[in-house]
Amino acid sequence: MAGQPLPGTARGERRIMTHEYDFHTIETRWQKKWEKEDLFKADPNAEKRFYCLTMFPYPSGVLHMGHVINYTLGDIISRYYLLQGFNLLSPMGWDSFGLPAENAAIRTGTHPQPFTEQNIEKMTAQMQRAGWGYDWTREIATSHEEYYRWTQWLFLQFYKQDMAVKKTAPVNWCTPCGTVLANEQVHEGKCERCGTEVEQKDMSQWFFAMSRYAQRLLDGHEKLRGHWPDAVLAMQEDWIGRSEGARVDFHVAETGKTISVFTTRPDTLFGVTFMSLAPEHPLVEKLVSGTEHEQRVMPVVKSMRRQGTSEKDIAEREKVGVWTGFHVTNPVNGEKVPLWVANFALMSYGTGAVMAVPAHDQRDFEFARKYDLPIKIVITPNDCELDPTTMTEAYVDAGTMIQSGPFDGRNNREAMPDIITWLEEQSVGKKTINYRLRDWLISRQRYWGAPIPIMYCDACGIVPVPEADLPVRLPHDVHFQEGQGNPLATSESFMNCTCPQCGGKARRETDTMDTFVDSSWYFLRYCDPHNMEAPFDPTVLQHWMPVDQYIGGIEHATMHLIYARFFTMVLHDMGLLSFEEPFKRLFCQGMVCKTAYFCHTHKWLPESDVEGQREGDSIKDGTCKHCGASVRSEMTKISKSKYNVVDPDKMFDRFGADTVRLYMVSDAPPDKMQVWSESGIHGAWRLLTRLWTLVLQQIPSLSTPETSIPTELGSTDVALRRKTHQCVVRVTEAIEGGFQFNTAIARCNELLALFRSTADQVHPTIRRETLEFVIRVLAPIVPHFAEELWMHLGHQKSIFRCGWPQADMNVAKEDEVEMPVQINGKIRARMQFPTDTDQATIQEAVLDCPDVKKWLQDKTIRKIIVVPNKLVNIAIS
RNA sequence: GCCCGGGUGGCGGAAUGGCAGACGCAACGGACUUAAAAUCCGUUAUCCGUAAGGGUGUGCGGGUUCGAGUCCCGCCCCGGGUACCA
Repeated sequence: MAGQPLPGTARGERRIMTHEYDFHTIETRWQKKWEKEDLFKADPNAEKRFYCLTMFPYPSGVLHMGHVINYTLGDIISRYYLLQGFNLLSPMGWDSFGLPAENAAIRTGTHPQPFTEQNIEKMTAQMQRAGWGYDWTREIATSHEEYYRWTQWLFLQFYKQDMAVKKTAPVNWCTPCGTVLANEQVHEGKCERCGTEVEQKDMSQWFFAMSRYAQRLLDGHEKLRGHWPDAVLAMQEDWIGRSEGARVDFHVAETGKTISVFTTRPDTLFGVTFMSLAPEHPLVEKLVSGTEHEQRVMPVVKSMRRQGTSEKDIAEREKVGVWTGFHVTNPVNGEKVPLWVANFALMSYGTGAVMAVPAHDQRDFEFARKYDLPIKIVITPNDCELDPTTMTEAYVDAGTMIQSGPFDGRNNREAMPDIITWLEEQSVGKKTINYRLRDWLISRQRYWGAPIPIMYCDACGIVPVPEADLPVRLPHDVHFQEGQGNPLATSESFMNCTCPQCGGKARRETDTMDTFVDSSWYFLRYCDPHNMEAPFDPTVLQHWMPVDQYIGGIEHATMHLIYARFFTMVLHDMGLLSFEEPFKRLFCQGMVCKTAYFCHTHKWLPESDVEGQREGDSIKDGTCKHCGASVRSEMTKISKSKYNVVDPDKMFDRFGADTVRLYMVSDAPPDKMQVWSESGIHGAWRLLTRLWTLVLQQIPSLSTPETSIPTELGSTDVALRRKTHQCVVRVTEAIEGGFQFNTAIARCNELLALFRSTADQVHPTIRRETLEFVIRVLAPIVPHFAEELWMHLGHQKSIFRCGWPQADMNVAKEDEVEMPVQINGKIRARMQFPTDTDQATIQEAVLDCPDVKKWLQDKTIRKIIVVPNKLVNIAIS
């Protein structure tokens, strides 16, 4: 059987067959045909609908392998439901605001708009050639006026509901650049662009009051459980971070000022030996300024405030503190304890103040030992005595309360509710549920985002832009230069405006919105993308929403997926939506990773700049091409910034879209992390070319289409049919269940192997059935290939209009099973039994088998375990 | 640090608590070819053994069970997220 050379190999151009697998012609032809037939055009009136959504990309200009896996999975699901007779909504669009375009603008002086449009154009072409089917009439881009006008409108609705509020929050500030830095732009406390030490600066900014929805978001998990990955729900639960405890009011001993703390351990209140405030706590400066302590305290506090704002930074840096010179009075026992400022106290969590109980909290214990602060034991274990001078770690388990006033002698866990009641009776505290989830800071001091539609009038204060005046357009008379801060502030035409309330002079808000706001409602706009009167028509949404299947990367587990859920809930509460959860089912693909290289001097390097011995898909112990220093290699998510991207275009050129699509799902389960390697693609190519050749060779000797299968069949016929129907069952399960395409394809390979070895003894109707079933189950994965062969097999209609093949479970059933016989867990024999033979019959036959008897001589049988259709285990002594 | 994943042959991986390594890649041997590529057939966890056969083996250390890659406890390593990358 003549096959085809691997494309791109030495003489790959040689033409061997008349009907060669010319993927280029085939793929172009079918893509045109699908477009002409409107295969992916969503019908808003049809009954049985399916909304398949994949996360829209940021238009970087080039698709990367993460997109390829994401959109291939989406396309497989889309086409599968199309085959199942559903009316499909499969849209695509662009998350086109964001930092990279702005950075490019600052670097090159070009405006982000044309830059973004060009990128969209390039990526659209790449998507089309991949064969992904979308309803392009619904395409949206978040940076287009027609879209961001409604993002602004939605902001105004939030504002009206008091869900958009202004608060002060610290940002990473770089003085020379005159700009706010993202956490990822800060490396080791320094600005990645100019190397200057980054400062924390307080800024007045806009927030969405998301913390009010903490409990609702948590409650929503009940609906999602079973349909979303458990890992995502677990991460969101931790992110929301509900904890039950009490608010307790302390007072500054010297001034009487109240400082409240939140604690989950009110049972340890009698053991408080000091209190800590967050460095950003407004009280710190108020207390010490003008006192003898100011000189000593403020420099330390300022240095704390200079440190990074990211949670990772805070958690990992050394815990340090300084005494303010003041004390607080413990309301439960009147004790005066010192008030400190500590860098582990977070302004954004609880009240920004924490009580410290070193005896019963590990972090407090370490801090107390470091600064020689007292340790007071108030819970004692029942089996030993604790000694504050010698103990080496905090005692955090349950025990009996001591030195705790009215609670002495009680078990601390059991006493907890009574302690809280007692605090409430004394009016010094209150039962409280605290959440880690913070309000959503949406202000960005950047140009390339949706302007926040707010004005500031000297007379009227904060004034929302009237809805009729939307959109607030991004101006073009701006300067993109380093050291300019937000380019929006350089536009005179933008900044100066008239107050709609008093007609006086006003200034515009120059902050734009976080791009997560844009992506929190895009799935709604897809349903009604051309609506000029509203962001969407609720009756149209009624038809399509919620999304039936959402597919995207696991890296969005918390942020995007929580923001989108929150947004949907708020819109629901405003009466704009009838549902609270936007995504019924979620699938998260693993990240595509590849080795990246880092040189201390030259930062991230492309592989071509690394010299050294190639080992598999990476370079071991390489050196930098520019300076010869040894480079650090890291297996990490592919990203442009780390120069470890793979360009899918080259692969489409060489192998065609179908081979690439097949390869993407044929080797590994898509929810696991994937290490990028091209070495396996040969297998996908071979499956297609071999199947191609096989089908074309078989066609002349097959029955005509629709010929019924004879009732009398030989054993080879039966065996092939059985395998064929099993294959359909497996592929169906793979798609409906866990996206396990790799095992589905393995079953196709097995089926084809059996076909090859037995075809010449098999009836022409069975051969046709097998080949047609294989092509039809592979169609969602390799659509162009399947269409072409389907046509060759004598069918006129598109394969995607012919439905999903139906497996006959009676045909698929095995009638005999081989069962291993174990003796003490080791396999000593194998026996054949008809399927579903009962235990007694199996046991009798096994004990009668000579291979088994051999091992049982002179031994006592302790137990016989018979698992029908599986195995037999005999325990002997 | 915290939360979530993962660790199985040379490689990607398969396995409702029930035969570890399906399927594929790579490698090796053979067929075809003047030759190479492609294609086809076969071998391929590892150790002992000529063989028949037997032992060991799913990151490490314990445990539960007739039976553990799978469940439980304690570690190690790798990846993701950690609120201004998207």
